[in-house]
Amino acid sequence: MSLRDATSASPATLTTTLAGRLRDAILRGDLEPGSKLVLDRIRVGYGVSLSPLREALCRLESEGLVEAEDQRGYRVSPVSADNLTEVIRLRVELEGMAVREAILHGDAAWEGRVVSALHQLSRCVHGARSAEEQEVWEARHRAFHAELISACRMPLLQQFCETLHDQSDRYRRIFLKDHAPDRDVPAEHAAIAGAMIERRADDAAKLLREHVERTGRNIQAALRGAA
Amino acid sequence: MSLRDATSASPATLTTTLAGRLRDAILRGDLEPGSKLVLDRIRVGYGVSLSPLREALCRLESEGLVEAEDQRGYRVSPVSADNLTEVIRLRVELEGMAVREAILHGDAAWEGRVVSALHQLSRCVHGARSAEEQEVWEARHRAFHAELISACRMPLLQQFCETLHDQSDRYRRIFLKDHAPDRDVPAEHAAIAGAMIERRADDAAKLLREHVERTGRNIQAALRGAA
DNA sequence: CCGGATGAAAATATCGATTATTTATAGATC
DNA sequence: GATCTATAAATAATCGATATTTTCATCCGG
Repeated sequence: MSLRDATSASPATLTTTLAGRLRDAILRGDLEPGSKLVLDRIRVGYGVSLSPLREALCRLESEGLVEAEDQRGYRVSPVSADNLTEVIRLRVELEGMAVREAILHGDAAWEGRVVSALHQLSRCVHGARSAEEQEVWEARHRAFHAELISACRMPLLQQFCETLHDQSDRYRRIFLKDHAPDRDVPAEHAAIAGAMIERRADDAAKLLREHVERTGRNIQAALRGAA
Repeated sequence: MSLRDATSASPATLTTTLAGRLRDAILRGDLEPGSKLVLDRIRVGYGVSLSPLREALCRLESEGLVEAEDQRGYRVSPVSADNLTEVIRLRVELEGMAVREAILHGDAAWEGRVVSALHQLSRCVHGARSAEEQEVWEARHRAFHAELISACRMPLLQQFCETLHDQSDRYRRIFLKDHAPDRDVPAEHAAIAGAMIERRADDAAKLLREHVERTGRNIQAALRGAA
């Protein structure tokens, strides 16, 4: 059971809705890494009470997007080159494993979902003009990567991958905010999807690894530039 | 930053204390897997209010020990053969990676901590007579395994490993409750520690893998017997 | 002029009560 | 006799207020 899925599956309790809004704000970079989250300010800002706010932050903490310290409140998780390196490293390793399992267990229905997700992703532009278009691309991009490993039959692994993917998305959106993509990302996605559907496990893992690591290197470069 | 460490590091907020007590109860098997956690009953049982209780459960949720569903409350995470298989599989993979990194980065101080943890573990008996002795062994056993990978310089990986280790401990304590250990576990621990300190990465990974998988198979057998 | 103690202000942690939702039960209808 | 519906009890979610802790500026002493 994914934490994010709960947003749509259940009747949406206030806590769940709020967690989603805050997560988006952090992933989008609206809330600066390392900045203190003053509960009372957020409370009035979002028009809720403290209880659901605390619970929402607690969920975000388990996703590694905020950090809490007893008696000292919450802050947005800081960013660092070391942390990014670890995130990329773990993504490569874990998504690699998940991809191989998905290839092993995926059926025709799964293939269809992958093709569909790829198609929907290809229908929106990456370097989008409006912020809204960007959000659509982000959502479909995330959905595509999730679909690739959806057949792996390892729910825990899927959750780890989702968490790591969110982390790396945050870095990309903060540090590659106005960089034009330097490579043919849609082609990379198509190549990965193709390899998976054709059951070429080694190729798929290799392509995904390169895809993730290339993005990682670009972010590292921008991060060094910012510091 | 580990979730468990916060227990000792900070002035111990009510939430943190409560989370620890509940975690122990679940790991110990006192709270049956799949059973519903009626908030109001726990509230009076532990003599706290709802807010800290909710927050404590939220932390346990991120460790995979309890599950929450909107508007339907919390329940202790159920157990299943499939879930155990995944936990063991991921432990082997992730702890294997962590062990190799620790061997790469560990210094003399780390070696000392490993030796010390092994020694302390060896000073208590596994098939302990009293429940209290058993708790001591559990704590030192967990500390030993944590120390092995403490030098890996990958905090996220460490946290994943800790979570998985807790999960697998729960299975072991529930299903191997009164099984006498069928093998020389202390010798296995000593062998792993030795290989790590002598920087034999492949040996260490292999020994740890066999250690984890053996336990896994024993639990699987007991689990099948219970069903 | 600097360092540590002190007190006021801000922020967090906790509580008790209220509101909304779900689940179980009993009754009515087909 | 089975299924659907309405009601009531149980339970979770939310709120507003209070108690506790931390932080920061200030003052005093060295």
